[in-house]
Amino acid sequence: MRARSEVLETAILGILADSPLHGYELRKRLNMVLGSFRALSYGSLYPALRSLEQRALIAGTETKDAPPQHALSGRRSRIVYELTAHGKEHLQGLLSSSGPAAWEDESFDVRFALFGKTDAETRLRILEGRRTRLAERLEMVRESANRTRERLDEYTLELQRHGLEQVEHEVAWLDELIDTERGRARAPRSEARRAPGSTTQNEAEGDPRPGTTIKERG
Amino acid sequence: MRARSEVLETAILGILADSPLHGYELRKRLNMVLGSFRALSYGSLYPALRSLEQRALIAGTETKDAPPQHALSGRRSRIVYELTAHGKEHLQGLLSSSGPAAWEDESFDVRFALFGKTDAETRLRILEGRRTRLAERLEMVRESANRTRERLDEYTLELQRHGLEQVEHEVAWLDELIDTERGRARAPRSEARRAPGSTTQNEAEGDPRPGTTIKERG
DNA sequence: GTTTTCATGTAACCCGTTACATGATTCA
DNA sequence: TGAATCATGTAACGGGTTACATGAAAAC
Repeated sequence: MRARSEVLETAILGILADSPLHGYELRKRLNMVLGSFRALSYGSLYPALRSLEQRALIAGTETKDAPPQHALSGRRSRIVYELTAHGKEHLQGLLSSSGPAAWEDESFDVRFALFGKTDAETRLRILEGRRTRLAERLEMVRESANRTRERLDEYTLELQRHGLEQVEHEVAWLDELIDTERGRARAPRSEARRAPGSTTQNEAEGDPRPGTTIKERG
Repeated sequence: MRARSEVLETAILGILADSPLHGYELRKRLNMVLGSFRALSYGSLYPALRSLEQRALIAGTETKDAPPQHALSGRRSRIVYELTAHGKEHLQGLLSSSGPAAWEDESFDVRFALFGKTDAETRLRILEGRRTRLAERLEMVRESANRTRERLDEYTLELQRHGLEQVEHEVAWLDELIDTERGRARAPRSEARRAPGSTTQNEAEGDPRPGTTIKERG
């Protein structure tokens, strides 16, 4: 049995928690959740499913093509996986953790996609953790940029500028989300006040000087 | 001798083309160029250098700590690498290519950082190739979003929306760069009209409906 | 009738990181 | 004196992809 990647397993368990699925269908949902629209290969998925089954976190049932009435249900034999009791427990454990492993690049998207099954405090801690992480990154890059700006050519400079802009944009996004989550925490009776990130009139005026745009928080 | 990754090798050759360097210093420059501010490990760098040397694309000279005058030059023995004639040739070949290998996620940043050594037609083809690539991606995601929107929960939806926004932003960036490059092609006498991506008053009014913001091009 | 989509799986490979080993030099 | 930085390297591992094998049903 090969390596097991916590982020992939979390995604699988999280999706199967909603409804039992077979591998082929599971993969499509996975691609929505596993950031950046990349396509997970079967060469990764099926071994992962087997590993989870061997550890009794999920249970597979082969549906032997039982045609109930007439047509439209044919297909070939699929293996539908669902969470075991042990698996549900394990998932709860994963979802309640909020350490660095939750807000790093590789895992944040998956954890965010499963926010619907995550309690409010954990959500907030993950969002704040990621924000701090990105702010640190900005700090580092800006610093090194100040030291090396002169001897970099036009294009490298532009690449750097664009990279910073992307990160700044994500920080602004996180700020909105954090505000929304805090609002929910204070007034939990009214549900869905507004979509978490729908653009407000936020920073519409030009040229916010880098370094003052992002203020520390949390 | 282990695998050789074209993108890493291109980056190394590109940097060494500017000035000979030893591994430790090379790594720092590499981190500027190799997108996303990630830090390349020595476990990748040194084997790559050895591989390049064995193929006679670079040549290493061990500087045996020759203190020229008094102090300030001590340090320990470093190996300074520089391009061979063969290496320069090889790099030219890499830089003049503009296939999918140039505009994919993993390689685009490196190729862009080396635009200073790339001829104008190739630059334009790479930018347009990447733009088309991203536009395809947008198309695909929007389509699948339309099919599955209803049964996705709030957070997954928000993640998707943010992902689209990021890609749209990169497309807008590419559009500006393409305009700049075309301007340069038409009027090559005046150099550096403006920094390639310095923000114009572009899309300052709110809520451009997705789908109309990005128009086909090239 | 052939191409596309559904469906499951394996073995080989790729390209990176982590952890370790080693040692000199500079800075607090 | 002890920590940080400079400098080079190797072995083991990790977590993915590619390419292959197989086959049935649906769509064109």
